[in-house]
Amino acid sequence: MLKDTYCGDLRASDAGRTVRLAGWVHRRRDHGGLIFIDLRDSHGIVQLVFTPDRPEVHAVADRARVEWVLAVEGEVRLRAPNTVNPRLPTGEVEVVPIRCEVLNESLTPPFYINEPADVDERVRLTYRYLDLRRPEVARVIRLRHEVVRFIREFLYARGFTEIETPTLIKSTPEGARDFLVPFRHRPGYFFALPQSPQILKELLMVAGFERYFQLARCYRDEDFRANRVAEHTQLDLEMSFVDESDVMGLIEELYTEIARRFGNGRILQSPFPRLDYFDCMERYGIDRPDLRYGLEQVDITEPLRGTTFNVFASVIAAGGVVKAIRVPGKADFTRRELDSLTEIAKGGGAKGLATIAWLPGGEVRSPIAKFLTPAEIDGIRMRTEACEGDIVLIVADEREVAARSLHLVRDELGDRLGLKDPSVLAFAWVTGFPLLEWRPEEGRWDAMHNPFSGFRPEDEPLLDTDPGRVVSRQYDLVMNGQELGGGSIRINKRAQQEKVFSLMGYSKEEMEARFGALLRALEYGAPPMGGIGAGIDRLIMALVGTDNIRDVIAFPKTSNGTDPMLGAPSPVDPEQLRELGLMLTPEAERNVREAAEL
RNA sequence: GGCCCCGUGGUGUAGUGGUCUAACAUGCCACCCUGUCAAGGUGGAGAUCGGCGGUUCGAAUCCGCUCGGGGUCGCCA
Repeated sequence: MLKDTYCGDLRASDAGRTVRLAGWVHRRRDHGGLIFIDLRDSHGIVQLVFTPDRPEVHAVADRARVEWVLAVEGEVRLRAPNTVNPRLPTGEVEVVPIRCEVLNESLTPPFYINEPADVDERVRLTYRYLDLRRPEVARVIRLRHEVVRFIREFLYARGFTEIETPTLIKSTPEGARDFLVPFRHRPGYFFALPQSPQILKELLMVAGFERYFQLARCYRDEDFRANRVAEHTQLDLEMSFVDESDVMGLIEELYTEIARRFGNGRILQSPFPRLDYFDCMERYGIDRPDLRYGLEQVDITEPLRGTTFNVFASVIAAGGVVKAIRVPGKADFTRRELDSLTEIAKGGGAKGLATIAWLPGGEVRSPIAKFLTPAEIDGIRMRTEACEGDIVLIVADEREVAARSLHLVRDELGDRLGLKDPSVLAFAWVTGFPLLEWRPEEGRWDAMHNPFSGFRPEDEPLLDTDPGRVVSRQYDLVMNGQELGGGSIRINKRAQQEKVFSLMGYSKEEMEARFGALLRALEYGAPPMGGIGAGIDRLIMALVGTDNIRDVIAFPKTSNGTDPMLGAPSPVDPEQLRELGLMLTPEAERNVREAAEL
């Protein structure tokens, strides 16, 4: 080893020791004779002091520049009391080198490593290895390591077996688009990268492992978002002989402990509240509500039944609903503020946003008041429990549109009114989802979550008579408006699984071609089983309080799915294509040619 | 695929029709400087304003197209 001590570890108690350090020049302060160099390594920063009385050592410090790599041997000494730096953990000491060697020089970095600066993300990603040198960036990656390590130890201690599953599997056309990998030995055949190890983990239960987990890389070839990338990591686990409460209880214990150890916030409610899907949609208009604040949706259809106000009357007559959010103390929203909220509501499909404000003193201010009777207005006030000084925001539409629009309004109000307290972790479970949803354009049912989710036993007859009313044994873990994970108790009988597939429009032949392995396995004593897949990236995001998923990934891709550092993806050699039995379309050819010319 | 925002020395920004021969901060280079820790001081180099085309007597600035980045809707069982 070129070093025997980490820079960041030195403390007053090390005074007098002779240490060998190695690291990067973080900063250099040249006073002419006296030169200070802050030397940084993976543990932190310590100050080196160079004086002219060792000319050959001083000369090295004189040449050295930011990000050069130095090896140093020297004595740790206490700083004079007036030169202690309380902002550094090592600030009570400094190292006086008796030897200093340049291990490598460095170009001037393209951006600051020694201070937090808001640098263009593309530049950061192109030089990600430099970006990761910045302590605040590296901190997140290290935290991720600690969390993952804790998860592993937590599950090992509870008898889980960690098992890897293949990343080259079979493509299935459901759900997200697959990433495909051509198979050279049989041109025309493709592997797919897994969207999750779902089927494989069920097969591990059939195999008798009883408790499995894996930190699984999952791939989806869809468009990206601030919290969504092509490849993400999932805590994937599955247990045999369990019901919902076993899985939820285990995950709740795990996440509570993670939040306690690694989070910088407090858990709002423990045990995590469990919301029924329909109730949740009714109150929040979304199946992943942010429970850090109220502003719940209230159905005010009833007091308006029989109204002569045509906007509401026609919606009610068509079977729609009128829903409202009461915003306490915001009767003074300006016209401009209300206009922008209206635009947000329209983004959810609403035709507009009606408002009624009760001013201090009792006066009602509302563009629609003249179309409503005093009794109707009073009915709205009672339903929403509005008081003087409050405003009520109203959407009338089909149930889904009204719910979605008011969800968007509520979300915006949460931001605008500063209700999203970053120090609060509002976990919740959402359960009671419908098993299936109707796809009118395709004339078939589709699984709301995944086609392997089980359903309440008492609902089995409904599969024949009224499939839309079958309630699944799915559970979603949500926190602060984000979905952190989801799982279910699975179907473990072939006949039930086939029934669900047939409702989804599959023939026996298609079932066999796509899911033959699973169906067959279910006939060989598949145990009752259930599990969960929980997004690790989003968990870390929540713990560090970022809304950018790239912050928690060491080498992330840009939002268009490319890697500017490696230059991936890239065209490949024509010979490689030939081997794989692939040909480019003319458009693809042109694409490659044009890129080559740039 | 649609929509919104952004693109000016290495980095971050200012400049929204002529006063821009492009400003500021920081970084970089040189010199001075022995207690700093975002060290300080003096001087210097560095951008034809993402690209192409158009409008105009005149474009960083206006228009069109395009490339790149960020966000979002669709999509994401």
